[in-house]
Amino acid sequence: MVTMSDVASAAGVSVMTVSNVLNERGRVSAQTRLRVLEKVKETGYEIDLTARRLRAGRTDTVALVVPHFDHAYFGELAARLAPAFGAKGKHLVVEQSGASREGELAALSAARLRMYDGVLLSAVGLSFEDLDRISVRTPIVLLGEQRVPERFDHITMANAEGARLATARLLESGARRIAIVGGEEPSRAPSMASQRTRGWERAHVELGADADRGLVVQLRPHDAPTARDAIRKMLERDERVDAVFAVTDQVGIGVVAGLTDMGLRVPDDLQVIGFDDLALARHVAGGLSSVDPGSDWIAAQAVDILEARMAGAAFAPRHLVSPVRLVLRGTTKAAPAARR
Amino acid sequence: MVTMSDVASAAGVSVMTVSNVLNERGRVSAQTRLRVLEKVKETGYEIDLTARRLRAGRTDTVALVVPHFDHAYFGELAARLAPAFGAKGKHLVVEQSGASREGELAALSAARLRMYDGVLLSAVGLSFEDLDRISVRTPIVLLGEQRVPERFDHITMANAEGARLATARLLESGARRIAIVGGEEPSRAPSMASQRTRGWERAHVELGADADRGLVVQLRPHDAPTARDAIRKMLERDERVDAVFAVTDQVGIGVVAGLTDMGLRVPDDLQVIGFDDLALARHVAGGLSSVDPGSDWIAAQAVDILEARMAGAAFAPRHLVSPVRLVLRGTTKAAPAARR
DNA sequence: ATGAAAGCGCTAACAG
DNA sequence: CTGTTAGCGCTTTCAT
Repeated sequence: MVTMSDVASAAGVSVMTVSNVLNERGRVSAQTRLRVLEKVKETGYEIDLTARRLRAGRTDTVALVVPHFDHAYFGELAARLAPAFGAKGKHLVVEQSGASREGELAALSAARLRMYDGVLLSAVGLSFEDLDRISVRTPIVLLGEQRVPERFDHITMANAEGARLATARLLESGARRIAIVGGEEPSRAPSMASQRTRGWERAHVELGADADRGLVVQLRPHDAPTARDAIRKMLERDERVDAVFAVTDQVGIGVVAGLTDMGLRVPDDLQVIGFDDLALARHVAGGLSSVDPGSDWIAAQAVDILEARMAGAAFAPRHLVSPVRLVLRGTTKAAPAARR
Repeated sequence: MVTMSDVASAAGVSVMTVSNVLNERGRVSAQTRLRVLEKVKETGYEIDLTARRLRAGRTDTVALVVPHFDHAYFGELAARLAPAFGAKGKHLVVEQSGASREGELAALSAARLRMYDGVLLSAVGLSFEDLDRISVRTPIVLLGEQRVPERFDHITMANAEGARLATARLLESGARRIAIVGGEEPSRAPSMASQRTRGWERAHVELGADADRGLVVQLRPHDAPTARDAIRKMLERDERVDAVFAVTDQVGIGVVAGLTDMGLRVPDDLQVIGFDDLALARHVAGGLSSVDPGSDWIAAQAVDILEARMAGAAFAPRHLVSPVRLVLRGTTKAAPAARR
């Protein structure tokens, strides 16, 4: 392997000069610079990032830690983040925590963290107390719905608001019994599911409708096959359900499949709205109506904050909530004339 | 920050003893071991992986380099790989190359490679010559369809065979004009698209049908929106098309959406088969028929090979082709009685 | 403008 | 069983 000192001797200079040339830290004559660069090319030298990291404490790499590699939402988020970090000279890598407390703690261990200049963590398994116990100097931006200690930067979606928007739309379009598939008792610790259930409930209250707890269909895991199965059981129990708010698009896709299995038509027999506005949503089920959680905004903010922290900026921890927006497609009916 | 020597002095031993305890390299009395571990816990010490890497040349981390973070196929592959590597004490991270030659070269630069004990690279932009120029000692397993130098371990899918299977099935079920959406002139350098087009062609030849080149619909990029648009244009040009082989499930989903846009029914008016057998395939479009590319097998082989290489095993480079299998669902018609 | 010395935190190799 | 020495490849600091 060719090291810096190989290049140095080839160029007849000291390693320091090579280092200075490569890091563009001025103080090098144009002539020397050229000679060094030439030798770099000649020898095929490439810097050892590990060594630099050890000495300079910098890796120019940031990590995004997601619950599962195969969650489309995070794939899309990562795809948005990568070029944004790239533009700032940072390299993005994605890790998987397995959605477990242990996995997330491991990702946040000092050992792992030290490999990165900054970390974006989508925490789902960690409690407030777990997070509070963490003390590292690697900048971390937390993503997700749970309650986090004040001192962390944190970006979340307007979960309840998105769910409220979707549910209100269904009620306004005439739906009376709206199942929430993937919902959860709102009393529990804040989670994606519980917050969206809260929004579902709130819409009912605001519009003077009855939010029947019997319409909350819990899901474990939150995936399409489980949802497909669950909606069938729900309808066998209560055939008056006339709309579904699915807590994610994945779930929504499963719901539509389940309804189709039963010979039901969407949106004529039942309307469906999902959440996440995945790229695929517009191409399935005649266009899955969904809540756009503002992923572009989230990615932009995350990069901004992390960049600033990595540059050493000191500012009060940011706690941001992304703007959400309802995107209506084929799985919902046209609004009734009386709507406005 | 607490280092190994902090722990050492706290425990009244040398750093070497601490190192030995942590690496379980025997030769430490149970008593000392306990004292050291106690101090480790007390101080909250965590090893600096960078330093270990620099000295020991090992990171216990492997990278999977994919074209794009938001390709569902790779998300699913990564999800399969992560636990398999985890079981062997390796940690998986995913990087994105941007599907470009430059991006892939950067991923394969010695600098990057040295951060990992091994690399799985899904190469799509690199030429044979590019690959041939690469010389590093980090074990690499190449994934994908292009031609690679003999000396690399390489796993590919039976692309042509999968396409042949799918196309033959369509022909047997009565289809006469089968468009291949996302196809490509088979004369070009081997690529996913060209190999699958070859299989499409072969099926026609074998069954005495005419593979009309006018039915090859090129796509750039290979995504659902593009496919949705392309199939519409194709049908406006040639309304006799009665089936579609989509080179990927993503494309297949776009095709189904496009057909639905035109008021056509699947599979009654046109049948559709995709490729990849994504987890979502069974839940969309009444069940998207697809070619299962043997991802489980691919993941298992990839882990095996890379593990062995990382352990220093010397064996002839492996060149493997995964077994494929047709999975028929709702977007294809039942086979005609006369089939066998 | 350039270089020498020191050391980041760890572990291989050996000595005791 | 434990410790000493040396050094991985780089950058910080300070001297020239």
